[in-house]
Amino acid sequence: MSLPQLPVLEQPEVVACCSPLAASEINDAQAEVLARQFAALGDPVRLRIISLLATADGGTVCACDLVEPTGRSQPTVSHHLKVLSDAGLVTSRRVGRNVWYAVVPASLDALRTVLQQH
Amino acid sequence: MSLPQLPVLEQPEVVACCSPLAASEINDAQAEVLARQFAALGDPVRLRIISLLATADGGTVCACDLVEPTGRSQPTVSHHLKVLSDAGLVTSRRVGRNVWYAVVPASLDALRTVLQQH
DNA sequence: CCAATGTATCGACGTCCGTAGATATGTCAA
DNA sequence: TTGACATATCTACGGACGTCGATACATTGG
Repeated sequence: MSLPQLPVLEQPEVVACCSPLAASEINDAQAEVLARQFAALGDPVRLRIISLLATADGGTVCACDLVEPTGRSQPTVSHHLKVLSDAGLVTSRRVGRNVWYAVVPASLDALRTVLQQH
Repeated sequence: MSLPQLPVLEQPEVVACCSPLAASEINDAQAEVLARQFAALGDPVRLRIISLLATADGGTVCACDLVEPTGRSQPTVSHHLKVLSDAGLVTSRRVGRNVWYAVVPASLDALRTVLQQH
């Protein structure tokens, strides 16, 4: 199944968002974007996927290798990957018949900033 | 409406959870707890509430002062506060007829740790 | 006590979400 | 070109979620 890991170079169109929640009051548009990103993390299967991607050698995992460890069907895994991708938390790159996924470090960092206290 | 801010001293029973997702693969129980916390942040109204609490003088806000800025009914605000409280992200303290809410810094810090990269 | 105020709970409604089977699309090997 | 494999999309279903009006509960002042 698993081919040698390949780098994923694309960066997402969903830009990093917002200063810390504790720094200034958030407006509705910012809240909408952030809520979608946090909601994407608000599912145990998707957290497991993020964990699998982040701990993988090269930070990249073939979609086919996410079905077994999550214990979900292939369509369900594909759905979760789309949710994460739409939120800008992961990117994908097709290599042959496979699609390799990786986390977007900048997006996770942006969320960490949002949660920062003073 | 707003009385002078009072310190909120209680810490939640929902303990901080887990090492970074990038450090080790997460198990199902941990994923469940974390997912509930991230899901609690996955709503624009709740993000606004967190922001209002975190930016307030003394870090404490009366529940009555969350209705107008969120633009939601009093029962809806109360519902969102319960979601945040059940997730361990905020604490509450009744003072007279009012209930004062505050964020739990340790919980937000724990989530920041979970999102940390290497 | 009783009335007023602040908060939480209940009940209901419409919508969104997680899930998987069936199927379409894309890619490669022969 | 054909068949096999990998992934995404479609469809449907059950349950969870956000919302608010009505109402119960809690607290204080008179």
